[in-house]
Amino acid sequence: MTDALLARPAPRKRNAEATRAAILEAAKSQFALLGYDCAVLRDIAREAGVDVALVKRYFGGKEALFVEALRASFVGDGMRGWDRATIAQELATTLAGSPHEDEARTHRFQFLLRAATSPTTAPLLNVLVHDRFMDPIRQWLGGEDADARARVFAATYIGFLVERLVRGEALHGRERQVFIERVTAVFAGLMTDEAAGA
Amino acid sequence: MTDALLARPAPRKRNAEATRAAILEAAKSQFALLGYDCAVLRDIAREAGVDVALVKRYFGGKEALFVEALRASFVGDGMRGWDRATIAQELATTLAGSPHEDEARTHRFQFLLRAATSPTTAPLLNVLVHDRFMDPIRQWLGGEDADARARVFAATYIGFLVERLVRGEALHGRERQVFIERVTAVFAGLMTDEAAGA
DNA sequence: CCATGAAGTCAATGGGCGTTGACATGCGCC
DNA sequence: GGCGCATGTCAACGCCCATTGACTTCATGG
Repeated sequence: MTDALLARPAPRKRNAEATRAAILEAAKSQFALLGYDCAVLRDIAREAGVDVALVKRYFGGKEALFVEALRASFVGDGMRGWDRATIAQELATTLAGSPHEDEARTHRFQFLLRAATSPTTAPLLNVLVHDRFMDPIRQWLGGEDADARARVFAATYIGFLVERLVRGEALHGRERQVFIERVTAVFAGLMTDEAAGA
Repeated sequence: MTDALLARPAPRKRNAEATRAAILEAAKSQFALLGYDCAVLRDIAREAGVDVALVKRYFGGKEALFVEALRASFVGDGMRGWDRATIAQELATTLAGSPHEDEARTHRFQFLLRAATSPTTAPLLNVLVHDRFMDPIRQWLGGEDADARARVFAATYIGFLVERLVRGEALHGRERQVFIERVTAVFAGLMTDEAAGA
């Protein structure tokens, strides 16, 4: 028989840093996709091309890994480049699409959403939500009563994320168009600090 | 020794209907609180005062029980009595409060939310979301492009529910006031079928 | 009063998953 | 070159949970 049958599946280079990073990356992905409870260490390890035991060596356990992945998912590249003039429509267009496009930007927020709605992980979030989510939004919005407006803005955004998650696919035709118009209007309205004409 | 020690914990009356109902009630409660993945049949059974095996007898399994609990959680008492003139502010005021007030109404939505954000159960939702949630909103909204507007309305509403859930407590003072103003404005804007001035 | 079946109980099974510790192996330092 | 630590691999263990089937007990109709 050929030694192909005997060959191990690539003996993996010895590189602690790279391994650790690979695990973390896979964890971010799986946790965002499945949430804490449904994500499985074995799958995370496989996605990272690593043995499960290494998760313990490098992170200590599932929960510790989750916390680290959570923190790492909220590096503050947040809304730095958001342009006031166009962002409302950009967001609206993105939200009209399918959850499978735009993985990069959505990923972090989906992570947050999953974490927030699982009873296991929700307690871990309160601090982080403020520091990495609410606060940036608040600062970006600026103006009067930024706290309250940030709450409304964030809530609205989360709502649209959930809607898109449930919808599962992109909108089309006139429905898409109207959806985008309306969502744009909502965001735009929340960006100004003038009291809305209720 | 007294025979209190020998007494079984109330031999349970034989009543199929009542048992079934008790299980269903406990299921609704647990699933809403914990979500599908974290809820445990043993706990549901205990809360219902019933043996686990009966869950299988009456419902077939965990997933089937979940589906039934889901359907039962969406009795259509929905937005029947909503008054166009005041509902926006009513909703906003409720949403500014704590999730612990208004348990009755919140419960169903929490169930929906948990179900929507768990990858296990999300697929089961699409139909139901349309029939019991989107459709009523769509009909209630009426007017042009009701589909798209219903999506936006529903998404927004869900977003505020999540925000309130994460927040955990009522808002106070000026923040509360501004929050209510803004949310009212958002809802009011979504109720009209004139294209918003974006 | 007994046979029959429904309602309820109990113990066991099997699979999945996080965790663990023992073992192998490559890398750098003396 | 060879020792020793760091890195990686492997094979369990133990727990939790849904599911299952066999057993017990109650109620009803003949």
